[in-house]
Amino acid sequence: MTDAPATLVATGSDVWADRPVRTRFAPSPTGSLHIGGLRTALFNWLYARNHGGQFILRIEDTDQKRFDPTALQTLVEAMRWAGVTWDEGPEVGGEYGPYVQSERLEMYQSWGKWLVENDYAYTCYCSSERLEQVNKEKQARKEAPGYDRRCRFVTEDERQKLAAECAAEGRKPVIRFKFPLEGTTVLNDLVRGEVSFENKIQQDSVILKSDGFPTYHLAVVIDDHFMQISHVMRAVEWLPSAPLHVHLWQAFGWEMPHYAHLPVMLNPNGKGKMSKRNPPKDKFGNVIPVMVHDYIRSGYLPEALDNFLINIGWSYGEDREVFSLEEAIERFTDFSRINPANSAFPPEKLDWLNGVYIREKLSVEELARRLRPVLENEGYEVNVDTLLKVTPLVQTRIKTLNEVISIAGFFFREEFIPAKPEELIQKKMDTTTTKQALERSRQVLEGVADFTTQALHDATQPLTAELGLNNSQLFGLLRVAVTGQTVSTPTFETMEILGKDKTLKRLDLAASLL
RNA sequence: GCCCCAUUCGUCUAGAGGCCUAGGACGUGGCCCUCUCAAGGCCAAAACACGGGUUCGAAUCCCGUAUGGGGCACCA
Repeated sequence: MTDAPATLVATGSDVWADRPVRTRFAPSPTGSLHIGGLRTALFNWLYARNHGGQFILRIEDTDQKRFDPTALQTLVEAMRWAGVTWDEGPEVGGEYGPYVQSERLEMYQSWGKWLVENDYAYTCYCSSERLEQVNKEKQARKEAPGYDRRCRFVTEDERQKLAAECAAEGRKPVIRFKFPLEGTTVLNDLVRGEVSFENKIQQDSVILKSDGFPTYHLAVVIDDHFMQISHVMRAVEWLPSAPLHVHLWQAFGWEMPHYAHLPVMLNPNGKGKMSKRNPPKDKFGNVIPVMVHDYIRSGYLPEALDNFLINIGWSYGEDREVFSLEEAIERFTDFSRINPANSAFPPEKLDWLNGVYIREKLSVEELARRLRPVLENEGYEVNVDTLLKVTPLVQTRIKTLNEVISIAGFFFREEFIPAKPEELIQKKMDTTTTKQALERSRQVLEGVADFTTQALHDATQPLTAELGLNNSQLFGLLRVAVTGQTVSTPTFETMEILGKDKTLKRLDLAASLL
């Protein structure tokens, strides 16, 4: 350790070339899954699947202060919804478990102890008050903040004295890593190439907390080692702490995996990363959701969200934006198509893509199957026959499943909510002409024997000439009368599905309201 | 403040020294279609951050500057 080379160039070990690809996604369970997390998971998953390797889900729950007992279930649900299947992890097991860090505490503690015994780490007895004090003083001297390494250079006698003080105050010490004081650490990143760091400005980070839990740094290296992870793909926010991880690998003498630091997703305006606490807004001021569950609730399709996310920071090539997960797997052979630059989250592109999937990738039956729970959640009684007839009508008109409510919800409502009288009156018309058109149309429609779109259209068309109206006026009027809304499914198709009885009643009602 | 990373149309991106008069997509605008709204078709505007090198030749390589982002916790 003391005679570490001045420059340590760390590249993932060659042994991985002969071993199966094993990637992992290691979120901390603090609620639903962050949309950026899903993308990271997707990239790892794609790479493992491309190479016929394994994808592992590991839960990093070492922060007791943020413990949320329901979070794991929510997280698992989001992953499953997105179709990101794991070969090892919670609920599926695996031979390298447990896959929840809080169940691996003994391991971290014994390796932490090993590091201390082998002089790679030391016990630090400093109180948080002292740490604060040190930082304050450093700040006053305009020095970089950070721990002053007092406990690292203390003599054995002093150490024992500090230990006693610490115990007397009822505090528990922490373990800090002895970061090399000089030299350079170079990480060979798979998407960025060589990234180098000056050792002297690094910190002696805490690796084992006073509550006996490890910090991310210790846990991640131990787990990645024992879970035989070959490639670590994680967000760039981890790059600055990568040198610590490099030295941890080095200290343990383990084969380091390959690292690929992924770009982060920024707010749509490019300012700051997407966060739950400061939710981004679109140009109209609407909040753009950050958690996967928000997208589930808003009526996005998993295949569309996946496709969308994969397109940010990675490209399929061949000028293609729409592709299946299978096609993405086939193309995700290496890291060369990953763009190192951060990117702004493009919400309108997601809406477009979701629309593409709804109208081009889903059969009517499949779309109807997905629309049903949306309608039912809204309290509607869904008649399957009606739904199957309505679905093709909404298919080209909705971008999210939820939009079916506003455009075609009236099909599934028992009571009819008529439009306001002024909405019935079309351009260049008035109450009298509108009422007249309504009554005349009713007369004609009553005589239509088979109530089909074509027959209805044919029967109504001559009325435009008779009443001196254009298509837009007459048909628009009928739409509002029959659906109660100005934007809806096409008029004659709607009448056909509603049937003669309801259609005529609604025309009567409309006329009576004028 | 210090460290690290990045920089192609408004946005997501293609681009690995000549294929670039810089391609695709979203969005935007226009036209067509049209019973509303969509969908669809056609067209248009729109970018290599800046300055120096290297080279016969640079969006592509190097160096600075600027800008943006990330990180500097007993959070991950």
